[in-house]
Amino acid sequence: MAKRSNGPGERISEAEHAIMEVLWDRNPISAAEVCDAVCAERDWSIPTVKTLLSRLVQKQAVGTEPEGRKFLYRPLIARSDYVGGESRRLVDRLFGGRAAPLFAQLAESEALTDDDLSEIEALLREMRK
Amino acid sequence: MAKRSNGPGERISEAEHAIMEVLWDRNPISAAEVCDAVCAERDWSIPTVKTLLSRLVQKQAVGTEPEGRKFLYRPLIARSDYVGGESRRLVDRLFGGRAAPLFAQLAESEALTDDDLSEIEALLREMRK
DNA sequence: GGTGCAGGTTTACAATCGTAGTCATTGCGG
DNA sequence: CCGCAATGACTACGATTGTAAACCTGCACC
Repeated sequence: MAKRSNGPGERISEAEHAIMEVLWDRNPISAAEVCDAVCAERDWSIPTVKTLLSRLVQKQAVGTEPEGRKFLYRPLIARSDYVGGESRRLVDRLFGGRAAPLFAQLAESEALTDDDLSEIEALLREMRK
Repeated sequence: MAKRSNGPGERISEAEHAIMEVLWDRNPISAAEVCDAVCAERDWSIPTVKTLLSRLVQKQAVGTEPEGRKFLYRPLIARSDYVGGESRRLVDRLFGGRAAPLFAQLAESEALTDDDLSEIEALLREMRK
């Protein structure tokens, strides 16, 4: 199984992910609007955004619909799917698939705020019910 | 800031990470021994391992010491540093730096075993003390 | 009705990555 | 003492990524 030929398809790179975030936030939108949202922050030019968008379309992570003579883009994969997949990949790769060590790691590196702790406690209580 | 010129240096790729895991497990060891540990699983040849090792040396993630006429390799960065950095990167990139949503995500995608839950509960109690 | 702009498509190109072959050296076995 | 096997160094090469220019086309405005 060399190639995960599931629907969504191939992996989304980091730059592509930045585009996805914009689309998850608001869609469907045009390439220019995507650029408005990221070009400042990432210091990209329109051509760059267009390239990334076409690659995402190729990877079937983004769909297009014609609007007048241009395209509007919208995500074809849910953010939660992507985020879930990436999280799982990390946990698999670094923690042998166990989430507890990840948690311990975050705790140790002081990446957990008090708010985080409270929220997680709440979630735990919820799940235990 | 094109290049993060911190001590350890540039990023470690996924293939390189597999090598690091071997070295973290046992070190210092020779290239051949590294291959013994990963070549089967990843279906690599010795040249591949040697290439990855030299790249890691270049990146200053691995150090060498001569042993007779060959080299022994040992990691120069701690596994916990690497793992911590990668975890942080993921949390920053996907969850706005907050750990709680990551946790929620793992919970939702059922990546949490009962054991995980218990361990995390224990950790939480520990931290709250 | 020409011309420029908006927007998509194609091409480019350097860096990194995955994977591996070739070359040169050198110490060991015979 | 000499050839061989092990080993590090160098080279290779296609794929992906980041970043962007060049180009084509059609609509809108002068």
